[in-house]
Amino acid sequence: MTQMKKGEKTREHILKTTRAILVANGFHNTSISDIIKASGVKKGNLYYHFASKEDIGLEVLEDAKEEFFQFLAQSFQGHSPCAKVVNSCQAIFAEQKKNNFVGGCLFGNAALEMSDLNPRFSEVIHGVFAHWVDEIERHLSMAGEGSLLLGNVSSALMAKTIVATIEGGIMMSRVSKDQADLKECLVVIAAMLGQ
Amino acid sequence: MTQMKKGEKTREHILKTTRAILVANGFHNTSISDIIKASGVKKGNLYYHFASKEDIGLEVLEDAKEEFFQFLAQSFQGHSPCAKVVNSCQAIFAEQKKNNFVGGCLFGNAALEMSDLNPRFSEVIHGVFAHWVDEIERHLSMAGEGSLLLGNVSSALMAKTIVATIEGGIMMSRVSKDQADLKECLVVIAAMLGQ
DNA sequence: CTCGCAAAACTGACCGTTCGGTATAAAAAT
DNA sequence: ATTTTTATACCGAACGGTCAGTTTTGCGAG
Repeated sequence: MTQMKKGEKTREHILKTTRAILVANGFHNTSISDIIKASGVKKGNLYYHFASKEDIGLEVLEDAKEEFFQFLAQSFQGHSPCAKVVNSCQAIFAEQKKNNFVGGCLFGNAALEMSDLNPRFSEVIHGVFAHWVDEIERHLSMAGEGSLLLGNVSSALMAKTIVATIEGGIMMSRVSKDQADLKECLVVIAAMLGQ
Repeated sequence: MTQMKKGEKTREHILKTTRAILVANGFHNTSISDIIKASGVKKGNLYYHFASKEDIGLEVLEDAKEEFFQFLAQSFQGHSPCAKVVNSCQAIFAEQKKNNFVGGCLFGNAALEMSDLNPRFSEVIHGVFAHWVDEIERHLSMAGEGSLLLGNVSSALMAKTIVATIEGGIMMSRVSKDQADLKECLVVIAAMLGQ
């Protein structure tokens, strides 16, 4: 049971605890009882703060989305557009490493498990990927068409592929328990961008 | 309730029906009751053929694995190693299209949802991805190091990245309900292979 | 400062339902 | 005669969720 920090609101504490469980175990494999045990918050109180299990899941996703967008915004650092994109990808790798590659990507997991349950879920998840792709594309387009290694591939196509590759790489890292899988994907992404 | 074909063994009928449900809804979101309703097989009979829900899930995965390996083996067709790999990827796309992009990749879903449950699950899933990567690498290596567009990327790295990109592309197609997402990833893969 | 009091926060027993799985006996099919 | 299938009733545990009631908190009035 994770201790609640002084001054931390119960609601936030529930969301934070639940997020960790969801990343590790997924939505359907997480029970209210699991959340209660892990957070130390009693059932009645939990349902005082949230309407339902789905509600908790949704708010966890929305919180994570906000956080990810902030993380993303400051992850594009480098001397050239392509370098910025590569550095952003590597920042994501570093984040995964910090979490010991446990549980993979919350959004990727949610995409497979929750997106069909409730349209509000899929809305949030779709929003995450769309924004992520847009951000990458925005940077790539600054590089100019000619400077990309794969001449006939537009920055839009490239951006989408980069996101797909990272998500797939995280998934493979998880199942193989080998962080090299993701790292290697990043090498290829960097190579594609001429870095 | 899907009708059982004449001559089809009950056991196979259960596995086939369950696979479709698992692809669409995932393991934890599928109940024995769902399987019974969808297959028309009575509960007692189901437990006559299978020991447990996990058992069914495992056998579904193993069946799907065998089938995928066969599919994969005959999907590498073309006049050059790289063309073979690209055609294989496009065969997978065609398969997804045939299923209207519903549910994504069973192995990808299982990787996130089931691989932590039971080591036998993760064994099967890991085996699928490992073999898939190996097959691609085997073909790419025939192309010779120099012929790959990204000079400093080994065929092993490339193979892993291709699989990751396809899995990520399937996932993004699912959440965005836009098959173009996967198709576009294939365009980039083809470009990487100089096709 | 402190009393009163309403709102907010919290508690834990309890609800009906569904879960995966079992039991058993009879009927069909091979 | 043996395997396979049906039928139905049942089990305890776990599920998501509710509720009446208690405790804590914030705050304006005296």
